[in-house]
Amino acid sequence: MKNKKKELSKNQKIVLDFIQKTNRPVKAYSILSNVSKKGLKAPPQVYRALEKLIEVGEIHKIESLNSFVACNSKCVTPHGTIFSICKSCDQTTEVSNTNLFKFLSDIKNMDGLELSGYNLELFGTCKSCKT
Amino acid sequence: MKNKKKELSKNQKIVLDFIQKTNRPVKAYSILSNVSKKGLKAPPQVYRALEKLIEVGEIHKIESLNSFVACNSKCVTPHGTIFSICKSCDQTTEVSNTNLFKFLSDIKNMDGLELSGYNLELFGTCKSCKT
DNA sequence: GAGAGTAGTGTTATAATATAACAAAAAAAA
DNA sequence: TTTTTTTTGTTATATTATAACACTACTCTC
Repeated sequence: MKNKKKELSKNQKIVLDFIQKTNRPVKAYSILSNVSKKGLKAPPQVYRALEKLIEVGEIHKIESLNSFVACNSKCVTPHGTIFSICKSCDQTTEVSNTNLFKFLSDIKNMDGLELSGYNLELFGTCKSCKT
Repeated sequence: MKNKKKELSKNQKIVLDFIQKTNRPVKAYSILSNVSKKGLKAPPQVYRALEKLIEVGEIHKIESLNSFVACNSKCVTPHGTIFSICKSCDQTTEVSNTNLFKFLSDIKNMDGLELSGYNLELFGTCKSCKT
């Protein structure tokens, strides 16, 4: 019974809960203002929770949007993420592309770099925004 | 004679010149302080130059580092970039992997997204930092 | 070459994103 | 229980980026 899954702390749960409910990339200060009624009053409280949640793989950061999304659990490893991002509405989907994952994982020592993780952000226009 | 290549402006040249000489990811405010002797005194001057340089494909932004690097010209298209980034020293290399490029380009309408660009950032440890 | 349009500049102020540092409380481990 | 680690609360500040406005310089067309 190797139950490695540690309980999240109060603040971590509050932040994760909000991110999961939102189901979109959310910014740190947006999280802050939305959970302020739950007692989180200052940026460090949010950023610390975010840091932990990323560490345990519950959320990912979308670098190009300075935003955070819940992991959709199709995520093979927290160290390799693929997102498709609509440039028009910012709707973001975590992509699970096994071929792509394998492809990237097979690239060992790319240019002398010992690969330990990657982040791929795909930009385009989503279905809703095309019509 | 369709010489589409527009001349860069004074500030754009100054900023590009510095980025090219540096040969590493550089941050906007680092650029600012380094080119202040050339007359650029305020952030908007740098950010405007950066924006233009990205637009014409002379530089790229490394999102995970909030930094900018010169395009190494192996870059197939400014809308698809691949970087390998050393987590230890931030040394960054623009990767030209034709297979990978083809692989990604072949992904059409991924999850209903009409793909128009992508950015892949590979993290790891570089040769120098491993030893 | 005058006038209109576009792109670039300089400047001040401020918005948005993120972290440092410190003291105290709570939880886990010894 | 004592110790250690993690989490919390808090204030202040660092870092990254843009808004807004007035002015200049360069194209393009007539």
